[in-house]
Amino acid sequence: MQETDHSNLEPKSPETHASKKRKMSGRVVVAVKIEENDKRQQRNEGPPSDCWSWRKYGQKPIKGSPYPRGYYRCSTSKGCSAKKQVERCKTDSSMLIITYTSTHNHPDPKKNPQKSPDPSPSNKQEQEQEQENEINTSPKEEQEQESELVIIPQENPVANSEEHFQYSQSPFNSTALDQENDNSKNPFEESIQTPGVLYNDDPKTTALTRDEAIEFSSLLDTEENDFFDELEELPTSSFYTSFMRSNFQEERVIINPS
DNA sequence: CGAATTTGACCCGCGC
DNA sequence: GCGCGGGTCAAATTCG
Repeated sequence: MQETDHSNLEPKSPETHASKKRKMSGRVVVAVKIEENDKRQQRNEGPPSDCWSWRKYGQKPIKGSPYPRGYYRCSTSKGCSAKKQVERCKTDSSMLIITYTSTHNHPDPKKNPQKSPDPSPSNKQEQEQEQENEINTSPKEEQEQESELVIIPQENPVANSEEHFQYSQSPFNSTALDQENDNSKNPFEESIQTPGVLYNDDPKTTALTRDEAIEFSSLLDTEENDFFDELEELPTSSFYTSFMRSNFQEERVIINPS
C-alpha cells in the first residue's frame, strides 16, 4: 500500500520518477573487465570501488541478459543524487558494464574523506583495495579537458589514439594485455581490473565516433563488439569526462560517438 | 542496535 | 489501449 498511490504521494523530489524516467540526461557507460578469479566481483558483481560509497537500492533481471542489473546510489553524501547501474555483459561475464547517472554534489571523498572512501562493506563485498590509486585525481586534468578524450586501450596503446590516454599509472602490463587479447583463455590469479570502455556522448568532446569506437572495440575483442552494440546512447557532458577520470583514474576507455 | 542488502511490488515510458 | 521492460521505493532480513 505504500506505492499504491504513488501518484498521490510522489513526495521526495520533483524528479522522483517521471522526471528521470527514461530521460536521464547525463549517462556514462563504462565497461570494466574483471577477473573471473575475482570472486567478489563475480558473485556480487561488486562494482569497482570508486572513491565513493554506493548503497544498493535495487536489482532487476534484464531482458536478454542472464545477469541481473544492480542499482546503486551514492551513500557518501546524504544529498548526493549520483547513481550507477552495474550489470554484466551478457556475452562476456567477465566484463562489467557500469552506467553512471546523475552527478555527485559533493567533493571527491578521496580528497575530502567525509565518511570513508573504502568502508569495507559487508563480507560480501569485501573489496579490498583494488584500485587505490588515489593519486591521479589531479585537479589540473579535471579542468583542462573539455574537448579531450581519454582512451585507455585495453590491449595496448593502439594507435591512433595517441597519447592522450591517461595512463596515469594504470597497471598496464602484458598480463592485462594478454587477457584482453585472449580473454577467452583467461587469466590466473591476478585481480587486475582491466580497462573498459567508456562512452561519452559529448558533442563537444571530439575524438572517436561511435563507429570508430566500435571498430576500436573489435580490435580488442569480438565479443566486446557485441556488447558494444548494446551501448549506444551515452548522452554525457564534459563534466562526466572529468568525473570519470576522477573516479576511474585507472583504466578505461572513453569514446565518444559523433 | 544500526546500517546495508535483499526482494517484491508498483509506476512510468515506450512499442505494438 | 494493452503489454513489456526498466527503474525506484519500501519493508524485511542479514551482517557487523
